[in-house]
Amino acid sequence: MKITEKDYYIQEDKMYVATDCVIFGFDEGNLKLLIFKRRVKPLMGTWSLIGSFVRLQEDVSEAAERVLKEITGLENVFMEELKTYGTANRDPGYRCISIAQYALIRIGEYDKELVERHGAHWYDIDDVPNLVLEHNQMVEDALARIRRKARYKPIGFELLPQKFTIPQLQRLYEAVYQKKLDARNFRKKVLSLNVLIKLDEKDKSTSRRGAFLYKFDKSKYKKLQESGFNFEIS
Amino acid sequence: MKITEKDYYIQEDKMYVATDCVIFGFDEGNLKLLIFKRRVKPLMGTWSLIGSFVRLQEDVSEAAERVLKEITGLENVFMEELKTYGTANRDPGYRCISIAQYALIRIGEYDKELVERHGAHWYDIDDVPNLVLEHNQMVEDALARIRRKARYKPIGFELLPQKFTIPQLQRLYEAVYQKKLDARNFRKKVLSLNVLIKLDEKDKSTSRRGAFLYKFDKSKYKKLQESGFNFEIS
DNA sequence: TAAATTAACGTATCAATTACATTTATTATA
DNA sequence: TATAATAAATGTAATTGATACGTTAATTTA
Repeated sequence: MKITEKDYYIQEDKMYVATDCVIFGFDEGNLKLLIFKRRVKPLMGTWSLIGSFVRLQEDVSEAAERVLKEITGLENVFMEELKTYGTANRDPGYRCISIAQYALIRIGEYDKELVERHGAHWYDIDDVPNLVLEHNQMVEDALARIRRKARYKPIGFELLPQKFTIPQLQRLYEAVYQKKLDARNFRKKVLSLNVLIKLDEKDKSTSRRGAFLYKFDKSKYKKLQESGFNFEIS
Repeated sequence: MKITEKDYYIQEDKMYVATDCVIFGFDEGNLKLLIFKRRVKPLMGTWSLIGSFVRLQEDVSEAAERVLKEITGLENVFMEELKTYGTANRDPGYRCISIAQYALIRIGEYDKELVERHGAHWYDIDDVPNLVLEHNQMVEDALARIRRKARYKPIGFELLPQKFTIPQLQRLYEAVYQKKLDARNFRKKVLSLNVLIKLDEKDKSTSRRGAFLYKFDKSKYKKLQESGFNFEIS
């Protein structure tokens, strides 16, 4: 028998463990967040990060992957633990801690039909409505995390399509850091990392001239990740 | 009535939440770890990080602070969440996730009598015995974390006594990074951060000449933390 | 007063970051 | 078919920060 959220019946003397996922996408120069309506009482129907209780027989990370797949159809996306929200009184009615995760997904690849069916929506990161419990704080914390992380890991690659242009990558970094970057220095820095492969194709959607598409070299990228490089940009 | 660990009786259909703390100290040039003997079944008596179940009515962070105080007598020490260890089968017999923390303490300040009474011991970080469950992994992960963190936060200050010398601080960084550093460049870099206050006292325990003691400027330090500086050392 | 010991200091070289302006490829339209 | 419009692509000089390296200074003990 498949267990669904509705099968949980809340006992006051139990500790519940949930996971909530801050799902980031990037589209048209803007960083976006996917949210849906809370499926459990109390506060059912309020805007909420995409989350679920962790079942007794599954790993915490599996719970996060399960719910991400359920809502977006996506598997094997970049997802990492953010931190635990564990104050005693955070969820009214029963004791529940939440282990927040954040995911970076390619916004072109999710299952639109599924997302719609679950009433989930993408919001510009600057227009996120009030969320249930401390979920807005989770979003803040996740943003701070990716800002820091972008300094030593090339986060861009999880959020962009497989083929992308350097100006596109720059706009992503500009969205993350909320500031304009110098195109010449940005290009120089990115290329100096030596993880991009220039393709013989151009993307002409944003200019007459067109910008060359790049993909990135997964094996070099992995090595770079392990060695912990420095990608500070001003 | 005070609840103790013994009062928990384990039910198979419950989710348990524990917290385990990787407690680092620094003494005589060596990074050290505090561990004790596990107090719950199964595997009671095995070497273990210092931890406890999280009680229904307390925050996760409070549980960590409670157990740290119980064993060392210390309060208000630097403690931060490491990450959650949440696989379904990690603890034999029942479902329990653990939210690991790490703490940096001044090794001169803990309550020796208390530590002894609880059968806790300091081990050199290179001589840590086999620990219960995946606790050795937690130690590895915590070490990796402080190594990374030391690049943008001056972790030294949590581990050294209030008054310390620059060579002492250097030995701490050498212990964390497991490599020799250049004394001139280290001093230059540390002083350039502008968070040290030179005192009119010397520590003569390690040389005839004696080294000047420093304390550090808490308000400048705080500002520095917020701005997220760069403290890479080669 | 000589010997021993660690602390303290400065500089020149190299590498990385920053600031900044022009030309190029292409398409649409006059 | 020539021209206008647009974003992409490129280079260099100046500045800043990181690295490598050897000598002198302060103090205690013998």
